[in-house]
Amino acid sequence: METTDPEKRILKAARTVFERDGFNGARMQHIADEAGISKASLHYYFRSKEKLFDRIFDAYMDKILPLIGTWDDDTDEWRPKVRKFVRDLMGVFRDTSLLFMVQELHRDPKRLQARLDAKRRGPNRFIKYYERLRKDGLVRDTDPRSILITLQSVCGYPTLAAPMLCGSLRMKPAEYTKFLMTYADDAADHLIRSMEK
Amino acid sequence: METTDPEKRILKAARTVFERDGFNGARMQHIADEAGISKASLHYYFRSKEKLFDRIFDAYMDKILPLIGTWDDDTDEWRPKVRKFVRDLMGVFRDTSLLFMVQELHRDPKRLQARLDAKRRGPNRFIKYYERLRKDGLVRDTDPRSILITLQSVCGYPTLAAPMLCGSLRMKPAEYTKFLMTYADDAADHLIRSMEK
DNA sequence: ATGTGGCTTGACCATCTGGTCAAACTACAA
DNA sequence: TTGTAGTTTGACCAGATGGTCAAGCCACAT
Repeated sequence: METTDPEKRILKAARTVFERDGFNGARMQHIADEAGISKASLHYYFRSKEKLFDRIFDAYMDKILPLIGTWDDDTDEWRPKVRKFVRDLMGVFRDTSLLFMVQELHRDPKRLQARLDAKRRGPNRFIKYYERLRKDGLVRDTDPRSILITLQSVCGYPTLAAPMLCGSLRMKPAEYTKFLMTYADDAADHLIRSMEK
Repeated sequence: METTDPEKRILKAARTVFERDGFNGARMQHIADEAGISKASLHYYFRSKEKLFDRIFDAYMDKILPLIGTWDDDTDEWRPKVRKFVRDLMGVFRDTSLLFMVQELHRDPKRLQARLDAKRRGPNRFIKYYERLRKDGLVRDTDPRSILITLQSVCGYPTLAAPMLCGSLRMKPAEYTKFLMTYADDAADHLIRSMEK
């Protein structure tokens, strides 16, 4: 089922290696091996490790950014929206390692700012959405910033700190991954409880 | 105010550099510079980068492990216990970067298992505690494993993903760090809400 | 057959990095 | 003063790593 297009094969291989080893731990030779080509060919397609990394990073952002649109879509009540957001966000984190993103943002926070400054202006969309709900008396009168942090925390941390949580719960990784399905529903309930009056 | 004891100076320098750059990104030369000694001297005290890292790792675990004792101490009602746990855990994460721990556990999950197998047997203490509360009819009848994950998530993620959350909240890092005080109280409230009947 | 342009690669390079070592320095005992 | 044990370091090494390049390969047009 492998693509013959070398560029796509390289990008897939790079994602695998970068997510597993992080930018500093990743080796161009390993990416080349994974893609089944020579290191020289790899440099023929992507001039440097940095450029290749940028491509992976950007693809990741393109997966996440559409999710913030959830809060602009007015066709649903807020509870299903929360459930959908949690499900979608955890889905992205299941497919793509959040760790390498957090690592890289720690290494160079400017990388994120460059993208945010271009795309997002004004207050965060969830904050705006929550304040609208609050004005309408639909949710509890509390600081939406704390809700936002909690929202991202309960979705992101479980995959980020999987090895630690496997330890705490005495689960094998496969068992843990399966349990996260159940957890996602519980987490959404938890958030809804935090927001309800 | 610097210690003259070289070993302590080295450990402090190593913590600074490892937390900032991660194991793969950290350079022995940088640690030596930070400690104000030569690289050769650094190797005189700690034979290898691995050994030095192990010392930092172990010191970190020694800070965290005592916290699980919270759930064995029966002098309080459960609500204050939760508040105390959140405050203490976030305090540790404020002083010591959680990121390098998560990174390293991802690189080599066996490192954690070695410590857990020795120290912890049987079910997690929080799980046991929650089940006792549930039997006594004091808390909601829900899966304690999800509560455990949520508990650790809302404490750990805010510092782990600080750059991302600074972006979402349009805050400067200093402002964000300050806000985490307020957040800690809110997070404890949310947890209590999700445990209450 | 011959040329052409894109693709591939083994060999190579400069640099970096963890780690070693012999020589030098220091404090203190004999 | 001399010896000794612990400490410090500049110089050095071997291996790894990102990146380059000239030469070769291959499909296809002429």
